[in-house]
Amino acid sequence: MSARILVIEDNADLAQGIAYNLKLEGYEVRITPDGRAGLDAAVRWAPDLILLDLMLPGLDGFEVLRALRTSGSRTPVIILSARAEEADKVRGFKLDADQYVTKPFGVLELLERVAALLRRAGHSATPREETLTFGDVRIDLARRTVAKSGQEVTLPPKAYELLLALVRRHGAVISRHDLLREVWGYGASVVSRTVDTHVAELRRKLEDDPAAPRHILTVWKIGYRLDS
Amino acid sequence: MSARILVIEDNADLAQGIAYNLKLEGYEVRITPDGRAGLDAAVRWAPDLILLDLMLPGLDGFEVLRALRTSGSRTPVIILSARAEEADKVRGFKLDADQYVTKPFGVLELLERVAALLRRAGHSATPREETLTFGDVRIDLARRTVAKSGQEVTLPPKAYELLLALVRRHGAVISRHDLLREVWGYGASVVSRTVDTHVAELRRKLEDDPAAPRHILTVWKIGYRLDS
DNA sequence: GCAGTTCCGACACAACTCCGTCACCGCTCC
DNA sequence: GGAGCGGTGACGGAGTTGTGTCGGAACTGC
Repeated sequence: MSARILVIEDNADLAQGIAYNLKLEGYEVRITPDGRAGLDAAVRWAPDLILLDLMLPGLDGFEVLRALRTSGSRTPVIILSARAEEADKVRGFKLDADQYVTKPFGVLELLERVAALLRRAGHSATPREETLTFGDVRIDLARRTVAKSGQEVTLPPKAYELLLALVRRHGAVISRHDLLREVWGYGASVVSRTVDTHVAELRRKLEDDPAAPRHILTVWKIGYRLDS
Repeated sequence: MSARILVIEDNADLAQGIAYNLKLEGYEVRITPDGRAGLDAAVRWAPDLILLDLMLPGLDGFEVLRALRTSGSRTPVIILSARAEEADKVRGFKLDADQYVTKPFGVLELLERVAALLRRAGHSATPREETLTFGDVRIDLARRTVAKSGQEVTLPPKAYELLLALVRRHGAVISRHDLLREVWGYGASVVSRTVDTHVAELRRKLEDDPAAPRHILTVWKIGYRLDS
């Protein structure tokens, strides 16, 4: 049984993007463009988790969350906010949001948090596995560690997420642009060449011979591809 | 056989949360939303332990407790009080209650007290183990003490609970936010950096070389992880 | 009051991110 | 098959961000 996720977000573009990725992960997704409809869906549809934008037309995110909580709902909520200001964060926490993600955020980061929350809420039957492997590399999602032939390798956050993005679609070619969107997030102001830097780091730490990679491959003019 | 716990609490939100965590620990849980139903269940269902809110509609917590005791019941009771003043009242009551916990409380604290009371009442068949260990550190849950290579170490309450939170999910990465919710409780207005302070204390007292921790590890940008 | 504890702000430091530069590689076109 | 050109790899360092540490203020229990 797949978990149901409600996305309350007025930016249709963004909402669609998120929904697309969630569906890829096997979740059931519904989108509402404003607070009132969202609150309604939260009650009627009884989702297992809610992604909530703060900046909404009409009823804003704070009000939605408060209404939800005072009505006794314990549904886990992840707040998506454009404003990174501390005041907002505090308000969000005091309202018992379970997570707080500021835009721009990477899809992967969001997916990870969703999985984590659902796992804790008892929906351990999420489609995601606990460990991933390719070649002699093993990724432990819970521990957030990577090991090459048993030897633990420390990867900084960005490199780790990039690796996950590659592994998630291993075998397929992924463009720098896609990687940027998945890891750095929609609207991140980063040059696409930056991806190369982090790929280089991955190769340095995970390939036997970084100069002649056997797993993290370059696809000329297109992007990268991860081979087992 | 698992112990039976009765939760008398009118805030459905809170009651569900408590019940969820108790069930996770393997207890059998029943909830009643008011004093009269609670008293009724206390007699008929014969729980091994009662969690009792003071602010109840109709028959309040004091009256429930008094009725219970005058009827000769010796069932252990933990009082959940909203304010510190109420805690004082309970004290003045000269302890017909076995414990009192003031809101907001951490889940861990509550679980600890529940386990302790049941243990004392002879229900040692709680699902939880009596001691936990990692590295050369041993935690004695019953005595609430911690020893490093046989040498007893004194940890203040918050540090102790933080340690438990880490040990309970040892191996996995836990975010500061999660730690806050588990140890400090819902709606606690504490900055997440405070976690760092207490982690530092744990390292100082439990690591051979606090500057190069081998068990209580930092996961950059995410949180902490306890390794054996 | 006193000792112990909790919490936060300030600062220094460490880790990480990202881009510029340059060299080199592979494709394309003649 | 060689020249030209755009794409990629390698490297270093400036800037940013997150964490460790410390001291002290506020609070609590005794």
